[in-house]
Amino acid sequence: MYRGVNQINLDAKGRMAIPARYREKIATSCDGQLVATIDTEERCLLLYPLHEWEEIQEKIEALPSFNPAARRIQRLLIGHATDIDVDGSGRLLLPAPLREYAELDKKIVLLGQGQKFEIWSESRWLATREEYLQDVEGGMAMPEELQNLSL
Amino acid sequence: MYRGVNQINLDAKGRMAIPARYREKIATSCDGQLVATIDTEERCLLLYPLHEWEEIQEKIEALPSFNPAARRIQRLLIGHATDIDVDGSGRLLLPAPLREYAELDKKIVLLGQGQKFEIWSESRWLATREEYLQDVEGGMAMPEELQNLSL
DNA sequence: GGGATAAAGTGGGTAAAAGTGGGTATTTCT
DNA sequence: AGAAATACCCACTTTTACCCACTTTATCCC
Repeated sequence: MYRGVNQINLDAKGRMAIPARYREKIATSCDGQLVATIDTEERCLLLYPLHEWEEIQEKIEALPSFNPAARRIQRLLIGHATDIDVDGSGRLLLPAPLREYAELDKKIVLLGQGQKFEIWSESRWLATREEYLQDVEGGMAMPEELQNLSL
Repeated sequence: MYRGVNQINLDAKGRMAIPARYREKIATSCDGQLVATIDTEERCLLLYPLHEWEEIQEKIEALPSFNPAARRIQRLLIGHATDIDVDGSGRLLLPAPLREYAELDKKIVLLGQGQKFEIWSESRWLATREEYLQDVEGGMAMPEELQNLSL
């Protein structure tokens, strides 16, 4: 279960250091093998441990391929999915095409999201977060399960 | 069951001392392992014993992830949830991003709230409390369960 | 009530860990 | 084959966690 916000700097080569608190878990759960792809709803990246991703990919591949929406998802998600491994100093290199998609420059944010991580440009994340908070405040329609959730 | 208001000072490093009366319970119930996240309705933080939080996280993760409202809640709550442990002198370090969200400077307030705590900036807490008192005085609408409550 | 004693809270130094930068060798692509 | 990109490695800087010591508050007992 990954969670939490992390402010990270990309270096000149496009590498990001994985926060130390996640390293051990990543090393044991997937031997440092990760897969990054794009999020189709927001301009951010998704980062999965290898076998988590493989399960998802199987599901995506199983979608009816004559369905245009399914084809689109397959092309976007599987098409952008890139294998990545962690280097000796706990860093990983984000491929240029993915960096461009998410508009990542120096300052980025890594969000723990349960099984996976999300990677955002810091400015975009802050803006999106504000938007979300407004929506919550404004009483956005919520699914029933959510309304019954007691925090 | 935690309860009560506590005025606390953050030190220069962003650490807060846990009031002594809660320490033993925190030590036994979760071995000093806590999780802090943001409150989405108010600019304050929520502080849970680790396993309390894990139950909540499971419920949040189980929400349908194609539902936009659910995604938002996941990003806000899980995305900000940060593991924290109590140090040798009964203090905990609040991560900078969370301090910024709740606008915590030196003077803060820790509110016992049953299973969890809330952490407010003192000024914001006082203002919010006034607001609540005004609402009650002004005859704010109450749910039926509340009207039957005898204090 | 006041002093002594203990507990709680505060501040900050230091060693270790994490993060950062960049040089060089190797691979890949054209 | 040459150029570019990548992987690997090492060294430096910054941050964090841990520890110890001091100040303040509370408690107890006379």
